[in-house]
Amino acid sequence: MTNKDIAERFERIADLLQIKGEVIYKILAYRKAAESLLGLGRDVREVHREGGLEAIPGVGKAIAEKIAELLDTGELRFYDELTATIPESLAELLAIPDLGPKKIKLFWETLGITSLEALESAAKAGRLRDLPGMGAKSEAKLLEGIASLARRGDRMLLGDAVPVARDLLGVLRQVPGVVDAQVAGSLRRWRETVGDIDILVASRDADPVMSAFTSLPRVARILGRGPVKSSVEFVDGSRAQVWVHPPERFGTALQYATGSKDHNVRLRELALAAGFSLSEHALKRVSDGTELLCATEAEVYSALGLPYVPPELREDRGEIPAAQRNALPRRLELADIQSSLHNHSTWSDGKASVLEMAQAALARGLRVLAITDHSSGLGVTQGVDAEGLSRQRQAIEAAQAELGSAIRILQGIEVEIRADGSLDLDDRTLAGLDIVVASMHTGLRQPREQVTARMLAAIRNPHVDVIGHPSGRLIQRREAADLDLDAVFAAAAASGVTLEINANPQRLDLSDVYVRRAVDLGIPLSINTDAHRPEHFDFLEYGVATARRGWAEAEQVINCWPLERLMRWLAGRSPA
DNA sequence: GCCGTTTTCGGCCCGACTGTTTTCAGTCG
Repeated sequence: MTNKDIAERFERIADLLQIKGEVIYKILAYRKAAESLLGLGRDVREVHREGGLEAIPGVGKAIAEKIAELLDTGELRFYDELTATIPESLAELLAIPDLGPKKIKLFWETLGITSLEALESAAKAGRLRDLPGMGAKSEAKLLEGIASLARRGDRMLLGDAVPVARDLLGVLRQVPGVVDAQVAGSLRRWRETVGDIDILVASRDADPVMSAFTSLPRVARILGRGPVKSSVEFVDGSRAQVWVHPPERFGTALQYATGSKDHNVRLRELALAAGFSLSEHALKRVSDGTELLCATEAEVYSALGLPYVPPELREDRGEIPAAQRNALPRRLELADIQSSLHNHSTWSDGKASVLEMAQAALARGLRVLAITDHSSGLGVTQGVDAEGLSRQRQAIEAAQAELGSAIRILQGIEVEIRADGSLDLDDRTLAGLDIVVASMHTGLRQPREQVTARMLAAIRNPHVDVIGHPSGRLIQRREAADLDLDAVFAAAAASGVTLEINANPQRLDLSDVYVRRAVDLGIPLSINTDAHRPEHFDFLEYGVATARRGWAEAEQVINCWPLERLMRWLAGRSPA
């Protein structure tokens, strides 16, 4: 039973308690505990073994006991008793937009509805409209909600949402009267997936903004349109919403809309302690109701005695106490990145030559590029073997000669960690390369002991410099391998190998919470695009954002080191 | 159900929008 399994169970409990009508704070406690487990960065099984469950934020005696029961027995009596009184299937109805716990309870108690199908047919038969608080419009809206649930897929990947959001910003900034437009919400925090696209506009005249937004060609339906806020569904089923605030209140508004919810709750507590009520409109002095307006977010934080907290840290993972101690991480910038150390070319499954890849990297300001094609053992790609590597060396030297000193091209390999834990190339071949990335592409579903042992063997191989996409996950498509990450991190810390932050938006692996753990343990990190074609170098910003979310600073990221330091480090790792 | 430089008890953020309301409830973020 993993952190994620337990978090899902607690979310389910919260859903059912909400429908049951339990006090909201008990429900929030379960949600907080679930969130906390997902952000823990440690295996909860390990924490339980150490007896430290109650030290987890948001976990007290009662929830700690439930975690322990789940881990020890795989069962939870509390959950069984709960589902004996309230049908488990009701929780799924909460996914329907604009349908909440109160209505679900109403439908269940008056009409015995416990499933989506039953709810849909009742609405179609007009049996809901006469219930208290309902009407013909609510009934139609509910049917629309059910239809949209069927249309809507998973949350959007960050990498899919960013280009759309930039598009929207471009349009909205052209609207007359608009002073500024910014992305907000989880997108601005660079979360790996986003539920919808939130945009905040600074203008005195909201109406033209709303019109421009709701009449975009990609809008399939308008979900709501008020004087200062509108939301729409796009033709692909994704959603976006826009708020408009006057420029002098843009700071509080942007801060509010960026979240996270938990971060905002903390901030509001802090404001209250200082005698202010904080809303998206202003900081309002409680004593006399006077408003303190903030045009920028920095003013909001400053008014509360804090340095500016960058959006990617606003997850209530200790950033506010750190800000109070003036101990926030120094922000990693895209411009700090000098190199990409895991990339492909036509020597394996890449789509561009060494020279084309180097030119593309150079065009994006990189000073060092490692070509690390797959080793031949990975059956799905045309990999390189020891003999191929010597021919590839000539191609790299030719490209280097062509580009001169503007960029340094390193020869490396992405060597396969085989199913038996050995590497796909012998030590002598690896020793002859500038850099070695070791990755797993197969056998990711092996049992925990086996897959962990493979990983540990690769980490301890003195020729290996980077562990590529360590968990092997593909966001929303493939679960991470069942690695014992405590063991993996301990071995990495001991060996000095770097763990990769793979910047491909389908991977983002290590993920933010594990970056944070690596940072705490002092494990060096490597942010790489894993580019298979020139435009993939643009992934770098996602890797940087993930590193920031994990509180990484430039010093710990080897891609930020100048060439000389990087080469010294590489030379020092591989035994002569 | 959690938590504590006002508290081990009594708090726990605040407003927009919609639809049903004649003053508000439900949902969302």
